[in-house]
Amino acid sequence: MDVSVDCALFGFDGESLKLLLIRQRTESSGELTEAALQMALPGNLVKEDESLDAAAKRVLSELTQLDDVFLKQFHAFGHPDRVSDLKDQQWLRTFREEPQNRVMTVAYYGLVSLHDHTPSPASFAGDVHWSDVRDLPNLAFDHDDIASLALATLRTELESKHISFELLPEKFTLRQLQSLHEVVLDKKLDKRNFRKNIKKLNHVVPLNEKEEGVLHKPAQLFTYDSSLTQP
Amino acid sequence: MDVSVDCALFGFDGESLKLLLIRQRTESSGELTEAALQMALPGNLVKEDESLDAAAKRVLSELTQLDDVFLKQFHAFGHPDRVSDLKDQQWLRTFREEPQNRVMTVAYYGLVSLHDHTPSPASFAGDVHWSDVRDLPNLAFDHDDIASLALATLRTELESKHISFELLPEKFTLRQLQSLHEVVLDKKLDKRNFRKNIKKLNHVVPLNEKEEGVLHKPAQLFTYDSSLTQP
DNA sequence: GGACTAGGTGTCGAAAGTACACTTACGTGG
DNA sequence: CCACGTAAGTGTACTTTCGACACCTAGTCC
Repeated sequence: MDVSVDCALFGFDGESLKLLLIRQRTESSGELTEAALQMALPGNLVKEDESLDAAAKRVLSELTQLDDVFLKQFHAFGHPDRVSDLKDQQWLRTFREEPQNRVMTVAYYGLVSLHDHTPSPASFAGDVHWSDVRDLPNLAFDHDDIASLALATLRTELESKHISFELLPEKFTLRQLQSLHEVVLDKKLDKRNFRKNIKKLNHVVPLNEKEEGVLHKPAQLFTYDSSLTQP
Repeated sequence: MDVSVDCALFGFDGESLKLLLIRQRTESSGELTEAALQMALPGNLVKEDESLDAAAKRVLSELTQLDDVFLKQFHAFGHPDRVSDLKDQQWLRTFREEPQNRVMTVAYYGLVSLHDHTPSPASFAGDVHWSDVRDLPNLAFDHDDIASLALATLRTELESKHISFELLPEKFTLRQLQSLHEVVLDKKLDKRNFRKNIKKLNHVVPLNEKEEGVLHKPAQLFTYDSSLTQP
């Protein structure tokens, strides 16, 4: 059985939550019908001497030139027929040595700020783009399932695991942090109550700096100190 | 790469939380030194046409004769050397066709009541026994890691996911439910507050039955109605 | 300097959580 | 049959957390 990793990489731009998708395409894909070319999560086979975590890191780095991305395994998908669909087989045949092999995949979700890091996703691997999570297209393989479980996992882990900061620039305002929570949890939050809660967390530290270039009262900047994770 | 499933099967007997372990042994294991025979979690390779969930179910059924056990995937372990230790290789050579192959494993935790169901664990597969989770021996492969993550996962999911009942007999007393929580969470709980909380959950339904044969005031029996999972 | 914009702040009532002690029902044994 | 031992079962007062809610401030633009 082959083993792959797939990455559901989320990005936040201050407004909305995006998911990184690749459009299936290879040198020889001209022979395929348009309909057979779907979008998919970035993923690839695990190498023989590589741990799962290392494979996820490598695959993502190959596709986005991003290193040091927060990545977390969240589920393994192993239905025997998960790559057997005709469309998926057509695509796999264009580049994989044994496309008919069963493939199980270990799925990771990843978090990145679309401000700080500028992924260069238009890589050799095909078209890449950030798709709003509220409006995802149908994906290849079982990637619809993977993406929706990734989002569900992000929802539950956002509050409990102090991972919000991975989606924000190094210096961020409380409004950005709140927008992020609102987008991920898909509900409005009360500004005062939200700030009350944040101020209890001593790993969110205020800086002696303010926002610049905004057409209103500039907000104080905060940063995240991972050495103070215990409140 | 080979793919296996491993099961951390927890059992509760009203007093303490147990983990099912097998002692490595095969027909030809006489040739091995005693030291090379460690305890391990039940697990085996996934078959070519079998989903991961089905494999976990099958492996567990083969080892315990138990069906309809609550089983949940919680993590994949894929370090390239996780079965390369000398002791582990010695044991794998006694029964596996290609023992030197890299094996990644998808780990499941399982829950069972030691009252209702009597697993018949003394099967062909080797000695089997229930070990108290507070006093686990060293395990083969990376099963120490798997077991401790299984326990950590059980701790966090016990409260949020309504899974306590999988560890209890069909009819149970509130005292049993409380003991279970105390053992898993490893802390004392207040009886009155605990009962107050349980009574909010409308899927814990009182029966018109009492405990029998106890030398004190008999407790009311409750059962779990999974159709009322939403409070 | 006036208009526009988002930043920043406190209070009060409701709900949930926590600590705590006595009476009750059954089985046992004298 | 009664006294004892055992765990079951129950309510209240206090503390903490949660949720709703409105106004002034600091900056930019014209």
